[in-house]
Amino acid sequence: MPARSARKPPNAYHHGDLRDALVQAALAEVELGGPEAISISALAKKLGVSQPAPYKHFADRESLLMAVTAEAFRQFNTILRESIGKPSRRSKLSRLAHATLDFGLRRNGIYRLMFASRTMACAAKGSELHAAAMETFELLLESLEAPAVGLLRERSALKVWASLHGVVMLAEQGLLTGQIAHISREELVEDIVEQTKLALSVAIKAAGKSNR
Amino acid sequence: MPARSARKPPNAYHHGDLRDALVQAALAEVELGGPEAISISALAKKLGVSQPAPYKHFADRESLLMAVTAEAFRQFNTILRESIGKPSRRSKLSRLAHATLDFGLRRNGIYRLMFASRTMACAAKGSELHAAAMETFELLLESLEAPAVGLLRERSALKVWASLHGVVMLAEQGLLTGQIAHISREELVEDIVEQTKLALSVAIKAAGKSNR
DNA sequence: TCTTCAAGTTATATCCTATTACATTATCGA
DNA sequence: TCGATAATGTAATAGGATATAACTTGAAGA
Repeated sequence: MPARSARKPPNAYHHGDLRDALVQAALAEVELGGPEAISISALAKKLGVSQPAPYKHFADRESLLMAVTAEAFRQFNTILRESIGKPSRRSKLSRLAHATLDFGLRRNGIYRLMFASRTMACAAKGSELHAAAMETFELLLESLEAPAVGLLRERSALKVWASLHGVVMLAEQGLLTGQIAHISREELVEDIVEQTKLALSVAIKAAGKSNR
Repeated sequence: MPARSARKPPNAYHHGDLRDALVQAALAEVELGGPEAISISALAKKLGVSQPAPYKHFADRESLLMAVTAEAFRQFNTILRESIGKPSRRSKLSRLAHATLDFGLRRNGIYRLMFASRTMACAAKGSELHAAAMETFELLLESLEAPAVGLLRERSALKVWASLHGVVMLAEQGLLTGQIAHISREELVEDIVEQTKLALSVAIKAAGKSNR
């Protein structure tokens, strides 16, 4: 019995929902082995269709990866939105930061697809993918509760983003070790959060003075 | 006439320096197209040897990539060392930070090989590669001129490293744009440097007080 | 109903990694 | 200096991947 989406009645010839099935299967594959692990033909075999069947839905491997990346961003953004949404005594920024670290490490294959593969770099500026990444950035902006506005706020958000991204990548590369002591990732993230708040408050104070 | 290293006299059968030639050619290839661009057979053709010849020097593609990564680290560390070595009115940290950004963007394929590919993540803890990365970290430590010591210094270095790494990656992914204004990479790096110094001085002051 | 088109199929070309068995040169000890 | 052996090539081949071309099937509307 060929594996097949259950939404449509069994059908000898047509899969019925191959496009979506491909994206889901690819996402699972990427989660395990990263972007380089996905193989069109392996996916086709797994889904019980012929090897060239996927090409009816995606022009090439890269197109499939783009669709998978878009889905990945949807999930990531949902998690971030939830993290800053639910009530907590910790700050929004702290919750978002830890959620990012958690996602980046636990679902590292997918994280790498989003932020460390050629796929995103090739995404055009107005594309669906770019828009999804911008949504991530907006969530980051939202998590900065301090009364910073405009450029100051954006700059702060970019710095946090870069830091968090760096921590995830370095951790995953096994480079998050000092010589003296093994430094905890969570501690480092909390440190980054605090440093960001400090820098932001100093910058706001400075801006206030220059305005007076 | 087959392309061949000029160090040894022309020889119909043996290349003479294939191992090194492979590493160099691969490095050039990676610089242009990133880690995924290198193909053993393409390199063999380019160097005028048979397709399986490289396998006499490297067990598989991954082994070649490791050797290339090691060479890349050598070059990167040399550049960092020079950046903090030469006299300048700017701080060592600032110079190292900008050198990192410059390398990360101008030689992005190589940078990705070092910090965003499976290769490093697979490197064992005592390996040549891990040691090379640790040397990078030591240069970072050295660039922190403030009188921080021990864990505080290491933590600071890790944060800077993560931030710089994040900036390079985000920039290369085309994600370094706010909604309000396009933020300059150089500005952002300088901002990170200043923020690091600020956080470090605050932390040192706090540590001093708690010691008294 | 019949035509048309989306979504499958088989067959095939090309590229890549990797292995095996064989050929050639370099090196080093007797 | 000769000869054994190791190092470094080659040719042949297997196997897997992407991608295209030409054909087939079935669903859905005119």
